[in-house]
Amino acid sequence: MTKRLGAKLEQALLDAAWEQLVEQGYAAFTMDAVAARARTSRAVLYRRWTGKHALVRAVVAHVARPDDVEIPDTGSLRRDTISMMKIANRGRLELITALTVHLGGYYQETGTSPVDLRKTVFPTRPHIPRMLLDRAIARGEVAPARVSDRIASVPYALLQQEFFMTLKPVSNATIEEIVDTIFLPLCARTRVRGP
Amino acid sequence: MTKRLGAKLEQALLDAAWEQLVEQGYAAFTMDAVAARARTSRAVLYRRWTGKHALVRAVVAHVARPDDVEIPDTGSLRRDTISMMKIANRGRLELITALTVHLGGYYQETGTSPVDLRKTVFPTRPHIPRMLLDRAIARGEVAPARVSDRIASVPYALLQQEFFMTLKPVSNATIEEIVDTIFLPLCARTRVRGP
DNA sequence: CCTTGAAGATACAGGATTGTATCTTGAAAA
DNA sequence: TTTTCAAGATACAATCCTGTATCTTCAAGG
Repeated sequence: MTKRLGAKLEQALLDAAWEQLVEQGYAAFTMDAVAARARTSRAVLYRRWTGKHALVRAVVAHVARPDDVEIPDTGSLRRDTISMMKIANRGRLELITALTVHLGGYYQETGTSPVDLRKTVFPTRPHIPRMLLDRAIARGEVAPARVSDRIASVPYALLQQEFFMTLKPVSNATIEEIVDTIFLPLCARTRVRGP
Repeated sequence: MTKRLGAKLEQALLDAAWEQLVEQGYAAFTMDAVAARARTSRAVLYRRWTGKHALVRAVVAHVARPDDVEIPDTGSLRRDTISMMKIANRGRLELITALTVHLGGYYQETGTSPVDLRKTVFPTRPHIPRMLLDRAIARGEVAPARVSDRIASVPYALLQQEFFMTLKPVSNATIEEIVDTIFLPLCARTRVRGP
């Protein structure tokens, strides 16, 4: 029996936990099932996390590491936003599904909400849509007045709704339609230059 | 000890089951908890349904009865939309949340998907946002050009996202903010009269 | 090579849930 | 009033999960 130690083992544990959550859901997300999937025993889990709730937070933080999100900087708000939406569409949908569909039980048991989990996992994460907009403002592409955080998050709200309707990745055509017919008009209303 | 019989008892059982699901989530949706909330015993439940999964389907069917949704007609797109959002916020969001957030465990256990259940719950109903917009167009309040179905559904996408993040009813102030800073500007861009 | 500490395996009590069985009680119909 | 059958109240074994404790085994640092 070959042993895994330290960080290497921890990676395997978190990977196994994530697979278990995605494939079997929160109801089957037991310490026993996670340990079995990682081919180890519950004791190893309890040495690292106090229980299921702490493990959930660790798993979400593990798979949602912001390091692997590259923030596009194309010089135009349209291309920035489309790029960011495509990245979210490709890579984050599994995470969003887990946070919403699979973790209902977690929220009930802990009395928390997805916002709370997000705060716990990303204490100081920058608001990326806000960043993209601020860069557009700095370029003089958009006027700062009345471009609220709510407007900044509109494309992602629509992307998410689209995803929940189809449960499949959203097409690039739909992404561009959202940006061109919804988001940019909302920003263009306060454009510095333009019609 | 006063007894309830037949249909009257069944209503009480399904009401209790729905309350239990909404308030405590699927993880706490046990036959015992439902029976206790209905002030009866598990045997009564097992006489009617074979188990938890059958009870879930019965509850969803029970709550999703074709209750006539009052479609507001106030003479203004703003008031129509705000009224409709408040109605959705009060009545339908609870159901949507149950179908998506709370029932993740059900989908895993039964191997079904949210769309399967949604089809049963919402058979074919009119696209209410589209109706509100068409009436505004008929009044000459909004120009027909470029007011797409996607724009019509934007307020509800934002409402839904807001709800999913907090798992609580959305405030009226937020509803009005969505309408005034997002939806109406999108429509006003093609207004017949006005700035 | 030897020591150390964690990995890995196993056992255990406690608690919760399931599904069934059994019994008494009471509401409704004959 | 009497009969009937479901409601209601237990009780039960079986199963699962939790959290802890104990023991052996192995990888890494000294």
